[in-house]
Amino acid sequence: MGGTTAHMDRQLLLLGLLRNQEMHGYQINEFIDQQMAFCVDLKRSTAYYLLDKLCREGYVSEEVERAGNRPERHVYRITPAGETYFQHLLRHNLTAYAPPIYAEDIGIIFQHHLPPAEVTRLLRVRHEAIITHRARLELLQTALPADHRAVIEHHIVHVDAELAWLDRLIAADQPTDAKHPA
Amino acid sequence: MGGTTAHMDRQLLLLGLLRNQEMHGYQINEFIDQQMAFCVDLKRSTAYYLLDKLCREGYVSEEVERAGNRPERHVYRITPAGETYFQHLLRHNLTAYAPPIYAEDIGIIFQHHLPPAEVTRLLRVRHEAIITHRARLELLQTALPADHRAVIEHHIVHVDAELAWLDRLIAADQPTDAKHPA
DNA sequence: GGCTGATTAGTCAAGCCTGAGTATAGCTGG
DNA sequence: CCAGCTATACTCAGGCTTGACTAATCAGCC
Repeated sequence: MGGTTAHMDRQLLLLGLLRNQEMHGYQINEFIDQQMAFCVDLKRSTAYYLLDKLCREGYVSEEVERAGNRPERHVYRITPAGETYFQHLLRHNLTAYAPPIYAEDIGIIFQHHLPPAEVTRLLRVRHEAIITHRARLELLQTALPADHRAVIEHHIVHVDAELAWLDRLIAADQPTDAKHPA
Repeated sequence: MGGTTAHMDRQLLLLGLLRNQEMHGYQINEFIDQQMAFCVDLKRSTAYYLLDKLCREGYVSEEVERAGNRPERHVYRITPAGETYFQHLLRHNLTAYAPPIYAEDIGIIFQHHLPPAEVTRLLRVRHEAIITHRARLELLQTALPADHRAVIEHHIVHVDAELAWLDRLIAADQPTDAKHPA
């Protein structure tokens, strides 16, 4: 079963945006940065590269536009082949499960290379950072269009799982401290 | 504040392995594939590339070894600078929180491009896949060294969060079906 | 009426990542 | 004894990604 690659999801994203309406590169990047930055990682130059590639592959058509003598605009429009490919990618995305990579794991594996007390201290800092991130997510929930509601929920569910795990980890790292509270 | 990049975590991983004992490239790759494949994504050629880079940066030293006339072995050993860098990376990793990217999000955002019934059907297939993955994780828990216990727990916590979210999503997509239960 | 800084729009060299390929050694069956 | 398979150990061309850069317009303001 072919694994879902990040590459495919990016193509899916670009085709999905173009399915709605034709757009030029900058416009796509603006939209991604403003509406989707919290759930995708796609730098501007990468988007340009991928749009060009989708073009070479026949999934989108490109038309160069120019007003005055500003830099040219490359306007992209999805083709019928692109439409088909979009549906394929979407079905694949909805079907497959690609377990994400958690950056934290490496640190946990090597935690014994630092004194336990320091590890606990560092993890508490991370705990703070996660709490802050959770608050940002809840703010987003009200600021973003309703279609994103489920996605934010998704992130919150995982953030809460992360916090639960981290709490247990911190507690386990330092079990004797419960003796003298305050 | 600098975001933890995947790049840094990979360096951390390689330095962490070399901190334990000197190793040659193939050996490192074997170890990663057998013990850590479930939590890191690092292809063999990438490891060779990064080891070479760590070498150019002075964090590890390389010694070419040869037995008979087999292909040469590049044996890597961590340097004092590498030791320091390792500690820095480890502290950074333990402190920072880098919210992962969830591939599923894109599909959810575009789900309305397919008929709701099909979306539900596809998500149920994914549900199955996640259950299967969860079982694999539980098997790993007994098969892997104890240091990995916390990491597997980490994954299981997130898989369960994913399942909970997906259940709710499927239920919401198809709210009227509860009327005639089998 | 011209200078500053923000916005629009995209390019590019340089670095990162990987599938496919190379090359030797050992083992196994016929 | 040797053809074919697996294991050992990398190498590399080519594709992917991105930070830094270019270059024009516009809005404000002294």
